Amino acid sequence: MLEFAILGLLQESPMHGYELRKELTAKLGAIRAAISYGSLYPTLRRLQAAGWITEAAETPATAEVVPALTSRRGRVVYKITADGKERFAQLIAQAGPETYDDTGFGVHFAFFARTDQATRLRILEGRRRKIEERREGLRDVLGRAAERLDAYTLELQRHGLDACEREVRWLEELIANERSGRAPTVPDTGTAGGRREDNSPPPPGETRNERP
Amino acid sequence: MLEFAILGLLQESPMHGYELRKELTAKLGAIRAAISYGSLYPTLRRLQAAGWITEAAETPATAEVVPALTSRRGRVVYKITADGKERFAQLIAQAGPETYDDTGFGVHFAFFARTDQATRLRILEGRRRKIEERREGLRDVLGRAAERLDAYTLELQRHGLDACEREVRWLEELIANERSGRAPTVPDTGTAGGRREDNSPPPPGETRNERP
DNA sequence: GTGCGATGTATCGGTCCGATACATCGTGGC
DNA sequence: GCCACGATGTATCGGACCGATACATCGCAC
Repeated sequence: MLEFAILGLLQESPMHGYELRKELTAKLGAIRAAISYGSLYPTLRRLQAAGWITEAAETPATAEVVPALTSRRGRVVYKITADGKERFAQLIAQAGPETYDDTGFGVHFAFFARTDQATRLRILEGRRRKIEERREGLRDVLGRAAERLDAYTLELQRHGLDACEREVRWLEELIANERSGRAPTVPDTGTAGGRREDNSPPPPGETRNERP
Repeated sequence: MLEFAILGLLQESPMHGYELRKELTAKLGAIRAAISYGSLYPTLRRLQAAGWITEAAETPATAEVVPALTSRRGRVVYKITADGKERFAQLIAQAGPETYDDTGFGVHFAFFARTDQATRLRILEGRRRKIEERREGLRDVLGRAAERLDAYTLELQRHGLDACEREVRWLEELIANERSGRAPTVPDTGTAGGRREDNSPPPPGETRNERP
């Protein structure tokens, strides 16, 4: 999961660890608190060993021209490689059952802008299926096994059931919208240079305040 | 977390691993899919090493009287010890910040029937605090950083924000109810024997269909 | 001038998951 | 009669991720 998220983020722009964590937290804030350095750094090393990312010199030209002024030391900037992009595409294409659990789905959804419509649809439907199953499980417990459980446990199940029903409706909406044709796939920034000084208006359509 | 859940469940009745997993899944179905044997068995061994649970012979008397009839073999039944109960009480009393994340809160909430009112209140308020913080974070992103993110990521944040607001309201209700005095604490079954043939009506008040 | 919060990199122990292996029991179809 | 299959049941292994911790620098406020 982390691997996927890192490759996805680095496709937008090269970053160092700290920055990566902040962006990750912003992008995934809805689904997980904040990823730990205890996972981040080892994963970065793993990705580097696999050749999917490389250490990029910290803007070496400018660093020599203006050495003292922005003399940040010790920062290690990572950028994605061609193999890394391939790997990312492959991870999207695979998108199996593990993609339907809470975290897996959230992370994949966060990168839907880089995912083709067919895969988006597949993931959304897989997720819906999974949530429907969870919903049925909760209904069963609330129906058949209710008298075996205490009031608090039941209340927890009710709240969970409510969340399931809500998410299914949300997914239905997204699926319907997806089928009706809207498809704001991002072309591709970064890798070649850029370094996020550019704030090119984040791609095309966007449709703010109109649920995608 | 697993440690806590196991000690809590074994307080209701002795169980073997498989049963434990099923009960755990039923009780925690709203918050986590199903716990893995890869965590369950090692944890059981850890708890046993610490002296908080013991292997109980599979109803040894009955097994010798009616040997062939219910000749289940290889089943290892665990029961909680006095130290284990103490440990459980201690884990409830500690109930620190780690109790306020999604899983931690869910598990503790599932055992609220065995938790004193003061601690229940403390946990509910801690959880509310945490969710409020997450909510503010999401509002910030949706407000200030919105134009940096694509439509899908924004939709994810909106959905997350909605879930936060909903949970805060839910917690408010629970807190108000808690303060107003309802307190269905479970007295204590199991440990002494019983083996779940008894279906003593699950404690007192219950108040079904009336949110606790 | 100095202390403190943000920035920044990194490791270690521990919890938990997913895949896998393997054995038994009861039941329904052939 | 038998046998396949799904439920019951115990168990391990590698890997992902977290939380605590350590340590160093930067910029600003007091």
